[in-house]
Amino acid sequence: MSEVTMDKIVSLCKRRGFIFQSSEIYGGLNGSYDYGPMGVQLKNNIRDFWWKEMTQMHDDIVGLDSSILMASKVWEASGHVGNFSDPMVDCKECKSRFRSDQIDLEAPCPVCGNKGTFTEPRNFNLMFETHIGANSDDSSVVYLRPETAQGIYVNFKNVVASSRVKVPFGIAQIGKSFRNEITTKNFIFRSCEFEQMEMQFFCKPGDDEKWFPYWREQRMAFYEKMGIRADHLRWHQHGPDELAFYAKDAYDIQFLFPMGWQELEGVHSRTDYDLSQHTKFSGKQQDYLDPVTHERYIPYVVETSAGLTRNVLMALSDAYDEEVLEGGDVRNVLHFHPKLAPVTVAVLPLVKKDGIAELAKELEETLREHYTTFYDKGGAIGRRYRRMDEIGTPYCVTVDYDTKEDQTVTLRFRDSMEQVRIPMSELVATIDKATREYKRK
RNA sequence: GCGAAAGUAGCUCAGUGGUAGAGCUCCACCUUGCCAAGGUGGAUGUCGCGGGUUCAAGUCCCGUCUUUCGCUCCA
Repeated sequence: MSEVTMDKIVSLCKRRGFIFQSSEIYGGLNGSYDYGPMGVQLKNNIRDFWWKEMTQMHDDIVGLDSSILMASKVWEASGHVGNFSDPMVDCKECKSRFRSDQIDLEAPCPVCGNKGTFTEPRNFNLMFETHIGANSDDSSVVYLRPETAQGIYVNFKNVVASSRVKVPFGIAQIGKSFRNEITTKNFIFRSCEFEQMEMQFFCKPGDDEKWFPYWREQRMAFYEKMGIRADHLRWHQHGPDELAFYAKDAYDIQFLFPMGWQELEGVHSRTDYDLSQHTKFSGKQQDYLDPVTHERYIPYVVETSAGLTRNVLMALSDAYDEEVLEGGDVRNVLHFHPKLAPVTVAVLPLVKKDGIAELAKELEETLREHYTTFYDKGGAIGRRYRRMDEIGTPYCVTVDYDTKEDQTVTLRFRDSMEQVRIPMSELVATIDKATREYKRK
């Protein structure tokens, strides 16, 4: 396999309708991207897979969808207003920028050596700010949420009161977050607007020692179920200097992206920091009364926080392949797990004449009920297979003259390019079985 | 935010002051009985955007936006 570069992925994403630069006809907007027909389907498939794994497959996790705009006090309580608003100074001489709390303002500039060239410290808020109401006075300032987690914490009491859940339990949420990043780079890896898939697991203080490793294991298993190659995944434990102020312990799942190992998901032990902060700032006790033991405590939290948009980039990077076939042909193929592929089944008439195309179209329409399908009658059959390979379609069904006689079709597999002849009536069962047993080569 | 390079058709790129180009892709028809690039015909551009110099700008100058690489940043 040849080297997978970000350029190749960006190019394929644009060519095949996965991801476009935002506002492209106006010259683009830095750090913003649009998901095209293939991209949105891939993203939704990953999202749905995560949601099913977390909520449907865990009876101790419930869902939530909180609003993007929240009371500004939430961000004071969470520490985002303080920590995201780092005062910065610029060197007027060499234009370098520093955090004012990390530099001696009386000393010479460490970059150019000039003295007395710093500007006054200025605030750079990493949260996007907007206003509610027509007049933009200070009292109406609101922020676009920089993480989805706080929406979960502030609803902790609501969920406990309304859902008959008992600690330990988790709340899962998928949604957009916004960060006014100084630098955006590496395609969709770091963007100003991104989607998170978060689960906050509430447990009794002390029990976090048990749940923290449990969720680490669960989360890594998730990526294996997604068909991601194990040697492209690894753990990174935060050292003492890397730990956030609220964290007791933190591990990241890293993926080997084209630009190197980078964080994909964080599994963090957050203690009772967040609920305590909200107790303090709201004046309302964010505690839990155990209905059996009558103990009252503020639960500890184990958080799993994954980037959905990073998952999309991972899925593309992991799947991308340029395969050299016998004879020197190069086949571009995306080896998505079948349950993530934007198109699951393509139906192709071998030829257009003699009613073959119509028969194929009919079959495609019956398959729609089960899968996302695609019908393509244009060009040579081999070319159509290659087009499907390039968007990662795992199964192609070809209709030919024999189909008219005996109701059999050819089922072609993306990864092996092997074909089997089966009755049309067994298509769904055969495809479902292949999906269940799918293993990434 | 700093420094450097780049931006021409959907993609990859050629075009160094004088009529906007190629290959691939795409569309139609033909061919094709299972793995791309066979035939015929066709479509596609305010040369990123704005200003300037010039008789004339894709080409030179300035600004701006975007992308890439390196810094910086990354709760």
